[in-house]
Amino acid sequence: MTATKINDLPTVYDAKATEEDIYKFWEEGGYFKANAKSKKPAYSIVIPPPNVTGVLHMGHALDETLQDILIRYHRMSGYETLWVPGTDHAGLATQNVVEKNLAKEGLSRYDLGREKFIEKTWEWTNKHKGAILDQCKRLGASFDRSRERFTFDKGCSDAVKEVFVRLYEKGLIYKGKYIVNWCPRCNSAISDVETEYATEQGHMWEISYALKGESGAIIVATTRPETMFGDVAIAVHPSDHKYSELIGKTVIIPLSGREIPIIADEYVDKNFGTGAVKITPAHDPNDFEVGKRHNLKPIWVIDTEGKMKACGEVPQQFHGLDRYEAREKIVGLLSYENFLLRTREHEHNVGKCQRCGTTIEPLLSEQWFVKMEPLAREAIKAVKDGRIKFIPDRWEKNYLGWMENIRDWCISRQIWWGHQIPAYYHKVTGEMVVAKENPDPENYVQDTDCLDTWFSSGLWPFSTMGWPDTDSDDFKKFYPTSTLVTGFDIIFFWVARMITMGLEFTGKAPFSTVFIHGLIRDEKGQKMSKSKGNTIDPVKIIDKYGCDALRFTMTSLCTYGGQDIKMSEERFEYGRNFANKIWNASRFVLMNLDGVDDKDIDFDKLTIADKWILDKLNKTAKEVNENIKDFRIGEVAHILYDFFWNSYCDWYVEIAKIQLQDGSLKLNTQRVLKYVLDMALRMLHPIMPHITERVWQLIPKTSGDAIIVSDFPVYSDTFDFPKEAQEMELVFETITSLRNIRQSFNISPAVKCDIEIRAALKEKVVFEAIEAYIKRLARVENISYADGSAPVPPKSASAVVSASKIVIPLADLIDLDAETARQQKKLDKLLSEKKSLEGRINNPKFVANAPQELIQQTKTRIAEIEIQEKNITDLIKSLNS
RNA sequence: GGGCGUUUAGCUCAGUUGGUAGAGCGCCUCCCUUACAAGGAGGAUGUCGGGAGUUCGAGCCUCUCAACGCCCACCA
Repeated sequence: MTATKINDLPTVYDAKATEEDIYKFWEEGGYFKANAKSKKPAYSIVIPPPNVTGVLHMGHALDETLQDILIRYHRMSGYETLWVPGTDHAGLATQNVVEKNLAKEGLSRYDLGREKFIEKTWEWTNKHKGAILDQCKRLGASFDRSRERFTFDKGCSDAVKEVFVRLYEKGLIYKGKYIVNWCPRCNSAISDVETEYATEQGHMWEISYALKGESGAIIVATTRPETMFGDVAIAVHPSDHKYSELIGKTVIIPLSGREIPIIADEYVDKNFGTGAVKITPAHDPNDFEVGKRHNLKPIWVIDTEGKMKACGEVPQQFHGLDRYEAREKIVGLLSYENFLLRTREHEHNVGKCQRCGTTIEPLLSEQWFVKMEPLAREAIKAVKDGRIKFIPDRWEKNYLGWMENIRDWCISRQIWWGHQIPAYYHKVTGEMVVAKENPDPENYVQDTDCLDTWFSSGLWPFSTMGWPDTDSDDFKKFYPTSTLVTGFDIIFFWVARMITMGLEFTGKAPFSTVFIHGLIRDEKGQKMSKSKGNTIDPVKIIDKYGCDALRFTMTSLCTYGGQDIKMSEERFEYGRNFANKIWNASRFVLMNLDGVDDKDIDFDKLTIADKWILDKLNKTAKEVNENIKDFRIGEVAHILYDFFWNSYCDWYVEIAKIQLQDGSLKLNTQRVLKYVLDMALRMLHPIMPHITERVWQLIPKTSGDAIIVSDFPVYSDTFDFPKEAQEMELVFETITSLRNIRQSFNISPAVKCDIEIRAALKEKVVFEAIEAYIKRLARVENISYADGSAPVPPKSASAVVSASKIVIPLADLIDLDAETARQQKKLDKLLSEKKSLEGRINNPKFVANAPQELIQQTKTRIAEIEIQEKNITDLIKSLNS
């Protein structure tokens, strides 16, 4: 970094002018590169690969920031860290984008043909692949770009084929005809988790099916009359007395004339609708099951585009009509011909395609599935036995609930962009071979379907590490990964699949912790989406407020419970103001470091204020480490904000101004100022990387070449000064009281006044020790003391002001009795806790049965209490002496 | 139908084993005190959703009611 004159630094932190240079400095310095041969313990994260079609949004910004914080923290804490970046080929999403572009030229993918289309899509992909990761650089992401991966690159493709073939050979992948969720717009099957349900106001039509050969009819309630031509039976409940005589009889489908039986099946709810259900196995999952039980052959009446089929069962006038248009016409005709008995308003849930919102058509078709139950067993165990931990743990229940009721995963998609299914069919015999490569391209053709995008992302933690080559350096060093950071919205899509696949193919859980954070919402709590126009562009925020401001604000809003975050632009002022505070406090310290050396702090020369700030810093380091390890990242932000602003800036720096003027204290004060700044910056670095690096480079005589690889501060008992820390709190209380009194008497801050403290003379000594601080920080010229035997008036208004002299009863400055009482109470509480802990530890039953860890904890706590006990006792003594 | 979450200061929200309620913003008063007005000093503000219980003591634990939100299931 270039040397900079401290006095030339701007008084307002200029994020824009800083961040790019700093990022370049890290990148060129190779600080992000992981070394697989390192002897240090490994800490690794794989990025949830954003879609190549994606544009960076607030959700990414949060997710990437949290990962970067963990990576940077561990990098500074002695780990060999690897953060793998990459993108997802996003099958359908990408295909849709490219198709849209083609449509502008008046072309469809069918005009190009499969091969050309894929070529085009690769072209598009290669052009856009880096974009979103480049945007992540603006976030300060310290990922190892040399290891960037793509879910459709050679390595991932090889892994996909390997996994598919192995699962097939194990009987865990099968092909079959089942009802799937079909999106008529995407023209593809989608999986259960890709189907979202929305409540819609619809109708329930009651239709009369006439009995064959006798008078009478059975009345059936349906929401989907257009499927009636696919009916293969009418079902009633076996114990339904209304219909018991009709079971086994035949009815005639209105408008079509086809004959179908009345059957009995437990599936029917006697109390819903009319108690009689039409059975359409080709277009309803429940009906499909009923049909199977009764050996009824399904009849397709709606095609893959959602149009009525031109088949014998469907009356000609409906052929080719869209399903909704057909519904309307059929209802009209039923009504006209008196088959329609009743129409009711009916609210029901309708499945929608997660990607395009089109209403799903349940369709019987031939698809590939993964048999999940055997895979889920281990995935459940891994979470139950603690190999994988969810943070917050309530997501564990959510995950287990889903896993325990797992259904087979439909993995085939009728699209072109994606991993083509490695199954090959003999051109003549149709014989199928599942293999990594085509056994004989002359005679075999590959299955035309592609795999669900999540199939390849499910392998991400190990496909990025070189698997199936389990001997690769990265795999050996960095797999399994450490933490997975993501939003709860993709637990089923992605997290669950990674866990099952990871366990099945590597025998290990792909990560030990799943850190789930909330979703970013707009200020009204609504989901951000482009169509609603309520998005906030993180890049714009970075331009305006700075990356560190964005990161700090977001981080501070993360709660341990992982609540969703309501976001509005003004909130980033919080982080920006803090960055500015860091900048200016640093500037002040740097400007006052002339003549400082690289020696350690001289403990013999520490003032009470020095000891207080060092004690506070030390405690802060302890809390920060604990909270990061517990994933209480928001708490870390708050602790650091409070320490830096309220302790370091508001009190210590102000006190240092006094000490710097004292020749005998100057050098050591400089050392303390420098040391505390240095350590504070290090602790802030994971959250606010740029500004901390920038300032750190300006600190004279620091060892090490960059804060990014400096050691993260840890607690050390050599910096414990509990007595001084307590006493200093009295100083603050005194000064605050004085300021309060001054203001209540309208004494201008410009006026320095004298004060006379009336108190018992024995307390004089307490104040004499801190006179310098009081004089400066409460703007006092002289302090004198008078005996407290003078009448003690009531609080606050009791100070007497005359000729800029304030006479104040001590009780107004600081209530020593109350302080004593407070400390006594604290002490009592500690003692009672100690008593109960000792009772526990002295109980032989407890010692025999409790886990070793708990016993150790109890002992440690008792020791802790004893130390505090001593401190408080000392303090009470000094208060009363 | 099942599960989860939320309800605390005007607003947005923290509050880790129960021990005298906190932050940021906003508001009021004063201040350009030579790091910072994106700042400094001082101040006001809450029967912690309602009710009941356990406890010496409950924002926190138990029960119950209410409102809002989310997830899963999917009765045609």
